[in-house]
Amino acid sequence: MPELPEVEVTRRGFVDRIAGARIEAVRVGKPLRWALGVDPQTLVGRTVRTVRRRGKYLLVELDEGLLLMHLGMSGSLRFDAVLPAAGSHDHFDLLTSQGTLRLNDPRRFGAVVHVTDEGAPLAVKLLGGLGMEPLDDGFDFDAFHAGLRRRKTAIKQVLLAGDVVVGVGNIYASEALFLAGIRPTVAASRIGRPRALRLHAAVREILARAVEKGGSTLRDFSNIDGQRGYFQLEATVYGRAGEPCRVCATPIRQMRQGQRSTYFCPNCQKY
DNA sequence: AATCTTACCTGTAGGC
DNA sequence: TGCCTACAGGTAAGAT
Repeated sequence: MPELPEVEVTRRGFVDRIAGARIEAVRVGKPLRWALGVDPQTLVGRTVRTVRRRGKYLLVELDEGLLLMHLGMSGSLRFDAVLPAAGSHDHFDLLTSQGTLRLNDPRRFGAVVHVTDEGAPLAVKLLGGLGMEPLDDGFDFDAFHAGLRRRKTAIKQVLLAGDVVVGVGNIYASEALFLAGIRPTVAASRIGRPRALRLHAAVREILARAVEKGGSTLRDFSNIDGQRGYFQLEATVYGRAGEPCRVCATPIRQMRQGQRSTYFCPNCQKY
């Protein structure tokens, strides 16, 4: 569910409030995608230094070790001085001197994993293959274009794969391709420099705009304070099958690519 | 190596 | 408090 903007907005919502906090207790609920990897008790007494983001992962840096958190398809985080009693989908609570960080995740595709450092085998397995950060200065165009060139798969699926550029999920992949005027089915390797330049800029713009707006139109996403219906950005094509294109009024088309829905305008995205 | 498919799990919407 | 199917923001693991 959460793509890069939702994860980043979540991070910004609690990083300053949790920094410096001492972990007082840990509560785990049902199993998530992976086990925590340590006895929860061993986290007690640790201090939270800061929270960083890599792709769709949040890295909660402790004075010793770090927690990798992923929200999967349906996860959301809350942070508050006091939270209500844990519900059936609350699967991880980090109780600290400054408040409780809670992961709610109905589908449990998310995860909280402890590693000693980013070089640990599990951290490398999860983070090692990730592509460039689209909102960083390091999002180099030539590296981006070179990444596309070596993939014969449809461009939509290359964006989703996350090994060239991270953070673009199913919604923003359709949105970015619309903004760049590129047909989602085009082989990535066949995208020339002019179109690659447009796509590079479109990915940045779509994600940056969503972060500014506080995320996308996710129907059941809650922000760090537990409020729903918080995200404002209107989708241009995603979820709008049959509705008129906002640019040319041609009906938006929906298709399946690798078991995922793709939306595009057949007139604005001809190639 | 690249690519495609499967699997994980729960909730919801729509058709019957 | 109906039942069945399809689909939903992600991504690792297995198969080809």
